[in-house]
Amino acid sequence: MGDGDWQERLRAGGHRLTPQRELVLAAIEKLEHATPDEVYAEVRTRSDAINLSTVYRTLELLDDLGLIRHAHLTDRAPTYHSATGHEHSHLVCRGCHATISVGRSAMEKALGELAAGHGFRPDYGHLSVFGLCAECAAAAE
Amino acid sequence: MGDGDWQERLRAGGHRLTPQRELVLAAIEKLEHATPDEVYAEVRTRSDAINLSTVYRTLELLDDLGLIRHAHLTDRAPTYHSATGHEHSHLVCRGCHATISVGRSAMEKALGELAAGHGFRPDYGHLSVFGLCAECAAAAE
DNA sequence: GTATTTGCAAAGTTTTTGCACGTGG
DNA sequence: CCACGTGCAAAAACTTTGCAAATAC
Repeated sequence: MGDGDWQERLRAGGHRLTPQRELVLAAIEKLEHATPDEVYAEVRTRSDAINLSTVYRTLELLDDLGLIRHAHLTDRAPTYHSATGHEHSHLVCRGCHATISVGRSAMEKALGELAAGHGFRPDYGHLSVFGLCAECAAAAE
Repeated sequence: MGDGDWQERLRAGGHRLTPQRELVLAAIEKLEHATPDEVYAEVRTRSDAINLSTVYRTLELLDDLGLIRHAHLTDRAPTYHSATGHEHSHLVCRGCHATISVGRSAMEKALGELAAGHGFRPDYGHLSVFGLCAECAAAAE
């Protein structure tokens, strides 16, 4: 996805290009993974010109437009991340909350056949595999 | 997991065997997949002797003990299910919310190598892969 | 100019917590 | 008995909504 493409995507849907939308998108790009609250906090450090409601509304819009994606890395609060970088899945440790990113191609190679057998097309960018990392698994024994 | 084993599991952790815990467990077994609210509603049809707080507390306890598990089939509200049946993962369609169950062994065969390469032990019973089923994928084209 | 977007405040939903009473072992 | 568990009500955490004012185009 090209730079500045987000501006066209907004316009294509009849949406307007506002500072708030630009700030939220920039925050997501910077934070990589963030809850709505964290996005709000990040934007606030740069400007007062935003409200938490707007963050929610903007995240929803950007998600609909495919400019960002969200996954559930914890049991509560969705985590948003950029869709402009390469698509990736997450391995999330229940013990220490470490998250390991796995490139789309590796995950697709693993899951593709199984999914295809069910006629299913996985959304790899949304996928979180919960479990235990090596250290926490060892500690749990 | 044997029948009545749940009673021993409770006791082993120094927990007591209460009617509420039995009711919640029975509701999960019956409903197969249920949010805390749904569990509460089901239990209420059988008895007034429970409170929503207790449902939350009990679900958490049973989950800790491994008697039930929870997954995130929708963006909101965790869904609990029995851990006494065979462990399975879910393919969840974003379009029509259909859920396809995939046995643990099939999923493990697909993901095992990738996960092991990261020293990661997936919790297959918790895994939900979001995406589009065949029909919704076709409709989206 | 005007339709969209925002800020604000209020309400909605879901989940957690404190504490006195009840109860299983 | 008495430590653990429950009910109740209140609070906390998170998200959505209505409406008037502001603003992108």
